[in-house]
Amino acid sequence: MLDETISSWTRERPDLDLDAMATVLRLNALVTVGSRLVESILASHQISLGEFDVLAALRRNGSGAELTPTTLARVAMLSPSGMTNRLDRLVAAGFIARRADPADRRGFLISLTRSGETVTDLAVKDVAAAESELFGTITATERLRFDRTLNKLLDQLTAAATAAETATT
Amino acid sequence: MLDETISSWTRERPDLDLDAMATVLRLNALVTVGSRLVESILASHQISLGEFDVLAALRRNGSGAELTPTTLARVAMLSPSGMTNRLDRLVAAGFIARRADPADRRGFLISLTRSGETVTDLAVKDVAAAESELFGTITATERLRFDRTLNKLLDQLTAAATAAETATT
DNA sequence: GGAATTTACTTTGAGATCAAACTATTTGAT
DNA sequence: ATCAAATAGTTTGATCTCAAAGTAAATTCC
Repeated sequence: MLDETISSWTRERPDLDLDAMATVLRLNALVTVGSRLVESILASHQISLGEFDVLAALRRNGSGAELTPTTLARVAMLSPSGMTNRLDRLVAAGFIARRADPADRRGFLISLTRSGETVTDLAVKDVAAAESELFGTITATERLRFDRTLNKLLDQLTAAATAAETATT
Repeated sequence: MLDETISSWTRERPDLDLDAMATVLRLNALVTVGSRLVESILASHQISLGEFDVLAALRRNGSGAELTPTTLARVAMLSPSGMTNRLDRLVAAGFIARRADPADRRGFLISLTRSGETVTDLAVKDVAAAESELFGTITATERLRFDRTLNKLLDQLTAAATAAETATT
């Protein structure tokens, strides 16, 4: 279906350079389908992808780590208000605890509860296994090259995004 | 920030194979940031990314092409109800026309209006240019290799998704 | 040390999406 | 021919998200 999309564009707009667009279409499709797979894995642990993002950010900072909502929002690339909602849900589910920051009365500190840590550990194991399997067919060298290109594109894009940001401000 | 995420996971869960997860994190970040850039380009034409998906699907099928809402939903990877909404918005904006299918009284046929075609042509030109620039720093060979890996992963993932689908059904 | 600014987070209001239920029509089976 | 099943699209209700406004506390600047 992707190939058909690309050949249609080439037919209709032969004046444009569409090679990059073809790659971007593939990237988008891969991430969309991949996210659905991860979501289905997480659903078996009764959590959503967004909730997992938060739990994972807490978990990988070490057992007992405490992070502020602001930090979590930045890491999850989510708006502050969106984070408030996610945290509310995770508190209701019993996976995280919110306590007042003793050093700053405006702020809060978020940490995993025991059951939050358990569910995160189980979920991350399943997700990592599924992703490893996905990459099982390509060689280590190929994956390394792929990563390197990915990094270049990310750098380039971050520079472009920063420039756009500055122009607006 | 990505590197920090990956090294944290490696520290916390040395028992897991996390190479694939690192690559997936990069993929997600790239697509998220890239989508934002494309959205900002489309915003200058007063359309959203989702709306552009629909306009583009119509445009690349040739001037005057007519597609059904069901086909468009499949191409845009959107639910039928979501497509109903998008089409409503695009009709209101004057970019598409909805007419009864003469051959099937349940259905409709969607086509671009003159102004819809114009805005699509302008937008796709800008988007393609921005994407070409993004890939400007990598060589043709590198892009080709990147595409090939992307295709492998897509095939693998489609197979996995189909398997999961079948298991549920 | 007091006003202005910034920072932290939440609340509110609006937009987009999905799953499920619903209406209308077509297709298929007997 | 008729009835059952499948298909096309919409409506409804719930969820998630964001931007903007709001509240409260900390910081900066004179």
